[in-house]
Amino acid sequence: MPTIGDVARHCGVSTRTVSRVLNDRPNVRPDVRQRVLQVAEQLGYRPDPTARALKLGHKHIIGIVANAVSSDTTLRRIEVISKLFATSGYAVLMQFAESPEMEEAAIHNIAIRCDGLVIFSNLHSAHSPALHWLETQKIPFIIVDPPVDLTFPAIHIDRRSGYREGVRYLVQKGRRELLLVVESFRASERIAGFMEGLEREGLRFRSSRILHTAKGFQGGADMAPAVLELINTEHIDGILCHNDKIALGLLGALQQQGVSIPQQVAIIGFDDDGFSGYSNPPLTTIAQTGGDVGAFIYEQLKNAIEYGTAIESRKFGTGLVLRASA
Amino acid sequence: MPTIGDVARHCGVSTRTVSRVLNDRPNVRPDVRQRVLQVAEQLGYRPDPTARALKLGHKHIIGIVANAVSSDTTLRRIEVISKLFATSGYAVLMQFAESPEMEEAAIHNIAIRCDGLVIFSNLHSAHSPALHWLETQKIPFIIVDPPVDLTFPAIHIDRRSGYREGVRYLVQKGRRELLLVVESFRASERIAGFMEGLEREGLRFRSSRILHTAKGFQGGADMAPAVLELINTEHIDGILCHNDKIALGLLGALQQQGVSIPQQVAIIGFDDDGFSGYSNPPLTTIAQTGGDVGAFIYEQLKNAIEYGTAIESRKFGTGLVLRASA
DNA sequence: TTGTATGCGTTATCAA
DNA sequence: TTGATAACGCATACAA
Repeated sequence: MPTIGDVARHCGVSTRTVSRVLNDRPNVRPDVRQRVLQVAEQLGYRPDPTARALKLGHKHIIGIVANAVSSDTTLRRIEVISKLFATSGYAVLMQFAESPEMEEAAIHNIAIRCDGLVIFSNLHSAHSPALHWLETQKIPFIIVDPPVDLTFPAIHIDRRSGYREGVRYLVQKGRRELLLVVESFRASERIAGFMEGLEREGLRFRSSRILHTAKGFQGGADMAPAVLELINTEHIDGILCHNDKIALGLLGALQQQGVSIPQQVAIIGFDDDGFSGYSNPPLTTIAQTGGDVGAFIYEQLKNAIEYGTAIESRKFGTGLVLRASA
Repeated sequence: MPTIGDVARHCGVSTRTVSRVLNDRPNVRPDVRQRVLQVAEQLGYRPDPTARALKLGHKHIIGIVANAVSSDTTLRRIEVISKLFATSGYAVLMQFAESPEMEEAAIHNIAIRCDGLVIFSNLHSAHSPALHWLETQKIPFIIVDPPVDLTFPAIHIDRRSGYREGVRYLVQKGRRELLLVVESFRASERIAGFMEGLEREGLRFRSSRILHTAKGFQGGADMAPAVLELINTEHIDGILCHNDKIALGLLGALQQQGVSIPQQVAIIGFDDDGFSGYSNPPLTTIAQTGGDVGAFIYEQLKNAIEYGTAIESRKFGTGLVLRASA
């Protein structure tokens, strides 16, 4: 790898002059500028970003810390953020963390190598040492969809209103015996929305109407026997699921048991996964609304880094995507 | 951010001594070591990776360049690779490229900031300037699933044998009128496998038996009318699809037209997406076999970086995952 | 056992 | 218009 010194030597000028040319500074004779450019090109010279970063203090790198098994949504958001920042010359430095401890470590590890970070946090109590440290270091950061409410700059997804609306829609459709099927993690907002919805519709809540399931398609499928039991005993006619994977797993398993969807039981998912519009029947689902999360992050973080503006939190809404399953 | 000099000053020792302590070097009095450690801790000192990299010449960063709209598979592989490298203290620097030109630029941009590269390339003619440059710079790199055969170190997925086997399976099941539905990009291997399969089974190939479709679920769904036409005129009874998304889209649309799957027509996808086991009917599909691609990349690249070993290419196989759709 | 001084590849101050 | 030189934060050859 040739250095700026090599270019200078080949040109018979000083490194200072080469630096001026390469950074488009004035006060260089046109012919010299020309020659430097040509030699640099011919030598295949590329300024060393490491040395630049050391000198300049900024690295043109965005850090991303993401949690254990990332959802498709998270992965997609990372892709979007990465592409957006690429348009401004930033690369993205990424680390996945399998546990809260690793997440704290990853934040430190990534933070010192970048100008600002995006944190897809899974488990954080309201007070996190690493996050606090970031703040004292004045390193701009934003947290995406944290499971708990934080005072740090964050993006929140208002699941509660989505589930509330889901209940309302089902009731509107004449369903009265509603069931909520949730995973253990990130269930509280869903439950709150479910209960709020019930209350607003004047329906009584019973604890038997919340079922806890394992993750993913199989988690949903495994729930079928218990759900079937409730269909028979309590005449369940509407189900809200933790997400579309749970919903699809449950949907298929229920159908195999002879339950007709949506005639006998209506099913609603969450996330609007790619497959959801193409299942049989297509899945009615609750989806994030209010614009692109990635674009918001890009704007906020970029401005914070380049102009020192404060990062503002934002709550994104959710709403029903109507299809055939409910 | 405190520097090594700050720590030294606070301890009343030289930076050299601090450096020795921090890098676990011998020849430091235990009490001094103790004190340095304590002061460093208390000051919240963290060695600057940028300065370290500049001095040491290696950055402990793996670069990843990925193509335009990345598939779920690609995103997952990135996640796996990232986690694996994290266990060895490497972070991952990522850039997505929307076009071949951007890909070439991204390779340069990322390469100078990392110790080794993983390239999820979409479009590369057998000769790429950027790849060639990497080789002359002796920067270790590996290409994942390139659309064309390359002489560079690469991971290949043997789709051809998968589609060949798919044909064989369908014929075994008594199907004789086979159809291949492919996207325009990355179709050639699939077509080759399809034709090889036909030939081996002694079936005649007709060009009308290859349909070109748009991407994704909707691309598959949009194909239904054309497929239906062929079912009526040529009595198609088995379909191989470009991937599971195409398959699911087509499956649903066909069912809506009254076609029964698999009784009337068998359908096979590719990729074994998460949803494939839970569609109605569950999708028979062709999946990558032969171990984890991410783990292989990790081993090869890590050894290349740390021990200078040569990266070897590898071809991963594909095989049928039998479910109900065929 | 400890410290001084140098250099990694840049950028930028100051003097010429 | 140009160039010698310092500095960014760290690791290390060499000296003490």
